[in-house]
Amino acid sequence: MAASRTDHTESSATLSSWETSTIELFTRTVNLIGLPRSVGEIYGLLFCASTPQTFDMLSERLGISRGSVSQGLKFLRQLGAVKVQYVAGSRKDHYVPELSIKALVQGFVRDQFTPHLESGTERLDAIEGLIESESDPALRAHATQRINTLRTWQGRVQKLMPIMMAALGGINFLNQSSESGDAVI
Amino acid sequence: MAASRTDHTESSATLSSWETSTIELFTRTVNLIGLPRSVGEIYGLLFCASTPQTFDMLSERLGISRGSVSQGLKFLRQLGAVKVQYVAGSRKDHYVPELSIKALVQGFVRDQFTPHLESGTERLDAIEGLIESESDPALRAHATQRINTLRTWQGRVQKLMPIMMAALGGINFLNQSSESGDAVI
DNA sequence: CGCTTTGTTCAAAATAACTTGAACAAATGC
DNA sequence: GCATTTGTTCAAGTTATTTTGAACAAAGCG
Repeated sequence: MAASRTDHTESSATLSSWETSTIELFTRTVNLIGLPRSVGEIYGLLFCASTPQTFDMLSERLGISRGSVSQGLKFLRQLGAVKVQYVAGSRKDHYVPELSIKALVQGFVRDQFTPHLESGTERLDAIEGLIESESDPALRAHATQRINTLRTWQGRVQKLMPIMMAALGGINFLNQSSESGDAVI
Repeated sequence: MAASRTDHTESSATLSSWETSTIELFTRTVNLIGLPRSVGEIYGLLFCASTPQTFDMLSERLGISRGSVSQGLKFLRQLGAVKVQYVAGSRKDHYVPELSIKALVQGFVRDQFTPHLESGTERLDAIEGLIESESDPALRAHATQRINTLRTWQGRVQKLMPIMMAALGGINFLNQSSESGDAVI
């Protein structure tokens, strides 16, 4: 059970100091965008790890419950932020991080923003209907004006998304990489 | 006290149906980006109103405490999302909404994101220092690689900001407007 | 099959965030 | 100056979110 192989550190129960600090950087960042701490911890640990990590490793090394790991991984998989890597000779799932920031942002936007943007269209139509029942013509005109402003905003934001993606990924036909780091876009 | 002037609706104590729905749209949106409901309500009401609103009107019409209004307005002013409009013959401050989405996003990014991006640089330097104490050369190389990835990400996001602003505002020299709605960029 | 390993679900507990309201400060008018 | 109006602050209460852990499924192995 304990002390498998040569026990060459990492993937054992402890976190090195740079891992701890990096994980904290991730928890801060995900908190900034409204995600729970545990999601940042899980992604952060996978990001630091040099080998795929199992469910148990995540729970033990981070010191968080199996429930949190399950929910966090579910969310991250859904986003496309972690992938399952099947490892020979092991029944357990092994997880690796997605390292392309473009993919990460894209997944986040797709899951967390786009649905709201789309439902917004219907909501604006509904509001426009409500404006009819305003009796004062001047106020009705004002209200219509405001709803048009909202439509303009919505259009702007929608046009923004592809531009953001393009800027994040470089031109990125066929995923040829460039730049430093792990050479991942 | 009650029934001043002709009481021509609006700015009295009640909210019309389109205002209620629009305010709800704002509360959902601000919640999405991690801001408290009350901030959405306040901005939403100002957005709907056809005249500048006072502190008291906000508290009364929205049915929220004076404390919330004070804190919410403080936040929105800081962001540049609301402006104080001095009204002749009144000691009270009157508030009007900023209608330029570019200004709104810019304020939000400036206050909520840029500080974190900047502190990130220092944090990455600190982590790079911690990596030195890793004894295994292979793991040290891996860690360095990962921090480089983070630096790349940070650079990408920083380059993104001006692009976003340009896309939101059109080219926008001298603030000439175009498009529909209240013709505000 | 029955047993073990692996992972999920969900209600309750713990934590974090927001709102309230009363006490406080600042500014105006008399 | 003093009373009134206007707005802020902050500790305590409320609400919302996150985490936990035990009960539950699912799948592989013998």
